[in-house]
Amino acid sequence: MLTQAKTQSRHPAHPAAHLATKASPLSGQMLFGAVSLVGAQMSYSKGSEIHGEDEPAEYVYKIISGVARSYRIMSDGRRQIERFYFPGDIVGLEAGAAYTTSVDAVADTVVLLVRKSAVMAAASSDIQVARQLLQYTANELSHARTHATLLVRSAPERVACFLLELEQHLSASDIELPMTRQDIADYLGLTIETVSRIFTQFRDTAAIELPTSRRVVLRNRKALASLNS
Amino acid sequence: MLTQAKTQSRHPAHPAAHLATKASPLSGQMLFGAVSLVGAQMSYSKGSEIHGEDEPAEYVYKIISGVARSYRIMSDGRRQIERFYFPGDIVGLEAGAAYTTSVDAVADTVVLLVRKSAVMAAASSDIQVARQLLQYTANELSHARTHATLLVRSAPERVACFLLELEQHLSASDIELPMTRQDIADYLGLTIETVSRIFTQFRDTAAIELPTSRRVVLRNRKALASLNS
DNA sequence: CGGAATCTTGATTACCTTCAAACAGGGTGG
DNA sequence: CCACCCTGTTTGAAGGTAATCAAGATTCCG
Repeated sequence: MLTQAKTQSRHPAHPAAHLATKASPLSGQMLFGAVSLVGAQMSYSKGSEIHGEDEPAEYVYKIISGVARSYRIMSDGRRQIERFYFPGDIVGLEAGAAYTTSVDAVADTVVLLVRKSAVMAAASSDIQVARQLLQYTANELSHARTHATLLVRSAPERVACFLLELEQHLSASDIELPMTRQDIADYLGLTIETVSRIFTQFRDTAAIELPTSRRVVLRNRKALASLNS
Repeated sequence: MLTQAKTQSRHPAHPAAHLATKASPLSGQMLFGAVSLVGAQMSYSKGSEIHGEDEPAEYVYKIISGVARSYRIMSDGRRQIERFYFPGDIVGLEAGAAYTTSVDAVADTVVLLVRKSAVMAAASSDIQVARQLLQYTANELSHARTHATLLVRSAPERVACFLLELEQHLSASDIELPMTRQDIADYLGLTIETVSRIFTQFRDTAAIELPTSRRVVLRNRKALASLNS
């Protein structure tokens, strides 16, 4: 039942997500470990939905491998991506009764999941867990505000910020992009064409290399950073 | 010393902020009341700074009357207003060691202030306070995300959202604007001219009335809302 | 009344979007 | 192996929206 609910998506032909109920292999760090909860591991194939907007917020997820995106569909049909989740990131913890965004897998993704109620119960009795929960939410807030400052800037500035953010997160200047141009555009509030044009513009000014369309090597970090605050 | 530090601003001629150390007249609700802390009351005249960006986050403030704005100055000199604070709102609680924005008074404003360390200490011993703290941070996160979705929309949509948000907050369709057009522009990521043009455009289409430049009466809520998601 | 700040309006420009089409890569089936 | 298709990316041309530049109108206050 859980498996069904979680693995259906607009990619009907993908293999069923694999549910393996077992003790978390990654205990001892952050919330998942701290509360000594047993997490179920689950796989989502590229494009499948992890949770939908307005669904009851039943689970909290931790990305083990792969990448996910959190987004909202606006009334005009455009998709606004709020953030990308990478391995180690936790998804859905800030939700109230219901999730406020949809989250799906950008690439094949494995997550650990625990019931949100269990986390909340742990936070009620353990002040240390409560503190981590607050820290997590504060980090999300910080990211959301940074993102908002991004969206009022020029297109080249937005793309430069995005690349530097990614470099920071992956701690590598040789970046294998897991997301499409459309994902980047939706994250930055631009169109796919504009993103593409700015990539080639950065390549032409030797700020980056583009060995393939999905691989970016930062060459002139200073030129990119000069576009930032 | 506190009075000096808190009342200097780029409006050198304003009257000194008035510090009256006394028990909070508004106890019993939210964090300030819950932890039974004695708050100092303090007044800021229009334009004076409540706290600066990167300053150590020493105090938490609760707006008693007036309006404040939280903002960042970007490298190109533009000012990005993150949010406005109205009576009842709490300021600075989500900060880590240092504030991440500047906050100053849009109009003459009275706040209650308590040491952040006192609030954090209370949260460590009282799970109820910790929960309120988390709730507060989650609300700020929700607002930040809503704001981010605002910033990717068209100018008329942004202004309409702003007016409806204000109406919601003040629960009155007859809105006395405490902030300038420049404030609105900086909040919406637009220019003052664009904001002005859209106000008159809304007036010309009978969506709003503009008895004075600082007073807005919502007339056709549907027309405004149709611009939203 | 005079001066400063704020707001409005107009003309022009720049940036990004839209529309359109071609190109590239990757997998499948013949 | 190659033709084909599907998805994703790039590039070009034209158009629209909001910024910029500029000037005038209004409000507020001493």
